[in-house]
Amino acid sequence: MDFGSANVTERNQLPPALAISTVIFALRSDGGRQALWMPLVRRIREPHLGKWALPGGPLSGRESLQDAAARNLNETTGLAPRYLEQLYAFGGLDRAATQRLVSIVYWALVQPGEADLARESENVKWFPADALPDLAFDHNTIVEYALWRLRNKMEYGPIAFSFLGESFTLAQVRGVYEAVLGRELDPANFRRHLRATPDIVPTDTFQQGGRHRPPRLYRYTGAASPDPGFPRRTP
Amino acid sequence: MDFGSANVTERNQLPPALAISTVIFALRSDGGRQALWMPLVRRIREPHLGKWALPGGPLSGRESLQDAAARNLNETTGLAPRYLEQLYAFGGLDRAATQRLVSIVYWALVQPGEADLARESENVKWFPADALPDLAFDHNTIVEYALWRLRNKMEYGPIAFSFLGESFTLAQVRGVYEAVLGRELDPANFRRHLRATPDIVPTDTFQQGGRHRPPRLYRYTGAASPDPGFPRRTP
DNA sequence: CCAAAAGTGTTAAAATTACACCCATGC
DNA sequence: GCATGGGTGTAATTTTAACACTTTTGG
Repeated sequence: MDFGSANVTERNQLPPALAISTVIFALRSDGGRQALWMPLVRRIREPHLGKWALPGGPLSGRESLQDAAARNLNETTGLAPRYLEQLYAFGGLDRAATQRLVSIVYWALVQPGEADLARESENVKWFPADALPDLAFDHNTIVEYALWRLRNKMEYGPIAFSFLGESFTLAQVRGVYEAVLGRELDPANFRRHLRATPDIVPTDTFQQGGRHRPPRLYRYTGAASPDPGFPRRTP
Repeated sequence: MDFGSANVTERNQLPPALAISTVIFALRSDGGRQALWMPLVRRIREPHLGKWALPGGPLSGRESLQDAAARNLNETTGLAPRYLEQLYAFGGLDRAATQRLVSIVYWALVQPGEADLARESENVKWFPADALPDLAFDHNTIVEYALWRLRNKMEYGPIAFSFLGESFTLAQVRGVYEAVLGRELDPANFRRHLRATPDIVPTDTFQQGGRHRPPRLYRYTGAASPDPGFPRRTP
């Protein structure tokens, strides 16, 4: 179907189109300091042809919302998300010029593994989250909101571990917080905080190869639960 | 259109239907103690004919999501919501037997004014939130989630005032907290907490007619903002 | 030895909690 | 007066924050 030529009257009578998009965050060490990066895809059709946009697509009839988001994310980054949660349903009347469009947006945290950042192409590219270009549709607004949620949730939820691998040093965790929140944290107090969390358990191994005293490695044993895992059954 | 006879194959090829529903909360003094109540509507067609359900309906092409929720709420309770925020988009595959259904659910707080609770009918009835009947679809799960969000947000957001009128006593605010959180709070400490909030300003008037010392009335001057009002532009 | 991060100790300030007590009103 | 909720005072406890200091490694 091509709605491109629908006039306003016709458009108002069409049922709203339903799409799933995902805001994907990863941490990348940007020469010493860590920073948030996200992959975007280039639009290959009108509207907004050529602009960068959030990965997404129409909702197929055979997938749950979350499954659709996860598949989309995998197709874009080649990664399985460590964390995936619904962000918001955007449904303003003027989001797309040609058709009434409702987008259910998810946000995801992935760990920067080996092949991931390499999987760039003409139409998939990673950008620093604080210096995005002018995106298609209302995607700049959506990313802002996702950033707000990420920072917010970082302050109380066990989210930082989703950026990291199986084992990690406490300083790495602190690095995640500092990168996301954009401010420095006292190493001593931060350490005590983490040590008081039952879900963070010390291992017997230490990270070797650093140029200073080898830090102990830890593991996170809790669930990477979105919310208190709440919308349990149906969504 | 009637999808009632669609078989599974046909169903999977239909585009998902999109509906808006709203979880509406009000506080009702239940003989001394206050308690949460919510209005439900009786289903007048299959599926789930006769069961109670959240008020809602299909998304028309000419309304924003929030407008649709507000209209729906008004049609049900006759009230304008003091607080209205998106709750979640539910899109599990098996939510409705006949058709793939995606519901964008809002939650609302209304103040129990004059005509509201009177507006009951054969098909609209108020229930105590902690003793709901078996609802249609997955609506029991949705209400549970809404209750969780309400209690959660009550602990940090300025939400309680949306249950109350223009001016109120500090004890009334405490009553809201106690009813929603389900536990008693120290009057002295609670009072100090509120007094330290700049948005709560004392008035010159006192509530008369009580059988004890007349308490001072206060006013809330802040915005009843969902989140930090964030999804600003588009949704 | 020196630099630098890992890790421990200590103390002041601030927020939370518990509870004793006085005040003002209707009956 | 007296019962009752409005309103104030205060001290113990816990949490947060700031920063000095010791330990262990690589060079």
